[in-house]
Amino acid sequence: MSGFTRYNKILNLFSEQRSSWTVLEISDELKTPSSTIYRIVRELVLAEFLESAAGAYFRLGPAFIKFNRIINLSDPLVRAGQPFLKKLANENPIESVNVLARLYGNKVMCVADYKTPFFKNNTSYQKGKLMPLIYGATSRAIIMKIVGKSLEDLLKQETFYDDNDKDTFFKNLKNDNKKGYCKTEGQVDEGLIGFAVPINNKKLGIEASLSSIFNSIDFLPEHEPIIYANLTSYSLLIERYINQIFDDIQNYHQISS
Amino acid sequence: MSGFTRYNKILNLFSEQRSSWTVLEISDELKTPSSTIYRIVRELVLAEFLESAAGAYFRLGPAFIKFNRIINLSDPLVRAGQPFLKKLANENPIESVNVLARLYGNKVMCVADYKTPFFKNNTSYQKGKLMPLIYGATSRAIIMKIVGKSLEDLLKQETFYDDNDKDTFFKNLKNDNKKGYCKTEGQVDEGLIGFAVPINNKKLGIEASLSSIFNSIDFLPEHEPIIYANLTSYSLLIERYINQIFDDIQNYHQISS
DNA sequence: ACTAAAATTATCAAAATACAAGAAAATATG
DNA sequence: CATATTTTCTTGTATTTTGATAATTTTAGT
Repeated sequence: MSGFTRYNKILNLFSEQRSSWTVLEISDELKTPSSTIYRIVRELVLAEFLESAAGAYFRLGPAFIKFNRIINLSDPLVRAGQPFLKKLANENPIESVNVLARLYGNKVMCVADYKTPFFKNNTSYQKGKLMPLIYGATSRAIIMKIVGKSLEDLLKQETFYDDNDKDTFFKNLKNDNKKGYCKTEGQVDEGLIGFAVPINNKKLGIEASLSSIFNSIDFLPEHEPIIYANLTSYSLLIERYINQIFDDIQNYHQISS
Repeated sequence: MSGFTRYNKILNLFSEQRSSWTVLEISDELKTPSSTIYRIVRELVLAEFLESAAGAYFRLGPAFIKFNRIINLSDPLVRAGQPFLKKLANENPIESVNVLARLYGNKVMCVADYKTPFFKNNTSYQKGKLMPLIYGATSRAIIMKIVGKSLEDLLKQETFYDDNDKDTFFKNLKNDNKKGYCKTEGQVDEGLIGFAVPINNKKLGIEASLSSIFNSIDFLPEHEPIIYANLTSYSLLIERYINQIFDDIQNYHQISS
């Protein structure tokens, strides 16, 4: 264990399921002497990446809240997309959850969302939660724009039931790409139906998607063209807005240097 | 520069004002050779604490969004307080912003907030933003429960105009502590008036406050007892709920070990 | 308040790794 | 395609990290 890894391994132990650890537990888990862990944890506490809780436990520290805010204010995708999510929601014919998601390693992560006030169910897509790469419209709309070796690398870790399953997956992906949007039902959450379109910006290295998720019960076939039209027009707006934000940042750097 | 400092110094360059940096800029700023910065940045990118943007720039990475979510789901203060903010807001006699804040080093940070739909102004208190320690009811309600050497250490970095200013500050603090709540007007934001009560849990090391912020124009003296009663009763509820959450976590650790 | 247990910090020599500086490679730009 | 820029690689040396143990501090139970 060396470099940043030694800190990252400890931080990554803290999860939704297990949000507090003692030094001894960390030491056991990472098979590293406790004297070493004490030292590293102390450093992380000093930097507010961890903080001590009751009973010798430690939990994630407020530094993450601070940096998360900076991202919300500055990430071009979040900045460009966030303001449109509510508008998109209001133009959808039925109650919806609207999500802006992006690649995160070989997972997909929601970075902004807006749920209409009376939407019944909970979706798995929540800001910051990692979602499967190959299931759900939200994820598929992202990867359908990735091709060649990049796609291969990305899917390397994924397991398909069999070759047939894999073939179907690629055929669907190609098909969706031709249509320009993606629709899946119940792949991630039972009883929900999702529509998604890709959002890309090669210059900024953005590989993302915009999606609307509905309760299957509410959904009627005649809604589909409206949903698709909304998603498409907003994704174009967002892509254009991303460029504008990028130009702003460029100008800022030129002026200040 | 050694240990976590070497990573933290780089991460802390990324701010609301300046959210993207090139390796060369970092190298200049920290007076460290670029080959070293390249190595460190590469490590941070690998861990998703940074990510590369267009034109050799880097920005904060999605790891912060992920960890921020885990905090929202697991931090006892956030978990205990979040659900009550909207209720508190609805029971206030006028439009309000309601804030849960805590100590963060020698600053104060908002960790959860709820603004009523028609509140006009923007407050400086936003989730994740660092606020001054000695101005504003939100901050003062936190420090008024801290005494002795802890308080001294905390205030070491603060500068007062003169000794008189300092004396007044301590006298007010003592006074507020006796009353049980804190009220300030225009100390942080012009035209806003804030009320705050402390939230503490010694066992969990929680030093926080609950506050309601109003537009000065809306506020009438007869509102004050209602506001105070609401804040007090909700702070007690939250303190009790924190203990319950703590017990839940305790039980979880006992069962799983 | 006292005591035992637990948690945390300090010490230090050996081992591992980060460093600086320039060269080389990869990538972007016009 | 040529050039400029960005990024990675290489190497001996200096610095940092490590981990076993000891010392200290904190916590919890009587």
